[in-house]
Amino acid sequence: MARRFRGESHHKVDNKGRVSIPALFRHVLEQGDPNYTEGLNPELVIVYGDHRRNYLECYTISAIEEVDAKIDALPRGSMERRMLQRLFHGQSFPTIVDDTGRLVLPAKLRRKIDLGAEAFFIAAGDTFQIWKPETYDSEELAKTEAWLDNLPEDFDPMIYLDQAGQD
Amino acid sequence: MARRFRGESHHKVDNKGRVSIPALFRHVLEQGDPNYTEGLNPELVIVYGDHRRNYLECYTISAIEEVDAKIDALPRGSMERRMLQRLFHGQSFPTIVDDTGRLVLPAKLRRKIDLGAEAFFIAAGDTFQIWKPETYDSEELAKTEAWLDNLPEDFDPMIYLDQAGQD
DNA sequence: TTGATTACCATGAATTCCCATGCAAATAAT
DNA sequence: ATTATTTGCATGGGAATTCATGGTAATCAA
Repeated sequence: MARRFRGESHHKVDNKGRVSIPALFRHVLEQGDPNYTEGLNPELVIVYGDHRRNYLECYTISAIEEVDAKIDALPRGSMERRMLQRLFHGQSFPTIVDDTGRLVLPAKLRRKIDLGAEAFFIAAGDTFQIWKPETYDSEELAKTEAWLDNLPEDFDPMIYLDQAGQD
Repeated sequence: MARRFRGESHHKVDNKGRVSIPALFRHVLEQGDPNYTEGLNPELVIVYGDHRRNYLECYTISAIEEVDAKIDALPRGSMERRMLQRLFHGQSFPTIVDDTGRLVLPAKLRRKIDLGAEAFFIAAGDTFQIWKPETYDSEELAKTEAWLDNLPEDFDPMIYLDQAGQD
């Protein structure tokens, strides 16, 4: 596994759709682009998916190549393969970081997640996500709060760590 | 199991957020970083978590990699995985010890635990924690003392040692 | 040519780098 | 033992760099 994204932050989106990528993420993008060399700008792939997805998911080049390889391994003509191809090949947008460390999100992508003047970036393993802050708060945070409310008062989610991998 | 952190101490925090790491902890950080070699500075990951957590938890690289591996083992899309990803990938900050053995805590992290000019470091197994001294005294100490007060006068906590692992 | 996209330049604030100092513990020398 | 010498540690200051953000000019597409 290549180096992981870590961290979260808010950034301004100007009316051209430009938005700074968190500096820490940029270094991971550089390392994850086999074609990257000092002085160049790293490429990446933004997967936006179908109407059910309300955030953008950003892949390094090597992460997306891993996905592509897995898709290639599926039987030609299978439904699974077709679905994944639509998602990762169709509903995605390859782009490049600009000289000042920004990403340009085309109007279409911004409209899709209803992005306004501010974007919320959050790491998720070997990808990172871009959310409209309000959506993130209401969907993601509210969802976990509700979930936690159904658990005992003194419950510590960390116990899942130790359960993992032993089932 | 890698070497463990041990001990507790207080250190000054200057207005750039710089704070010395207890020297004993530094050696553990070095040993816990697979990329560390003589002359380099060890990396680490600070997990700050959500609003419910009022201290910073510091992981060596190998400790955090263990966590990452466990998260990877959880089913994609599960609530458990999402929560742990948010905590360990999102609400965390990767950093590196500087040449003089200090850590730089960004304003955001200091604000989160309301850290002023002094920080309290305490070992906790394969991680160590950074607290605002006042918070630690009022929350943690009070908590364990209250707990101990409910036990018989001559109670010896060591008894728990032998219970461990037999449930 | 008109709106949109891309390249280039600008700036203030935050962060990192580099150097310096004062102690205290540890070691060596008389 | 007492004093000198070294080494590691905690802390501080200023210069240099990076980062986030904004603006304008050049290029492109219809």
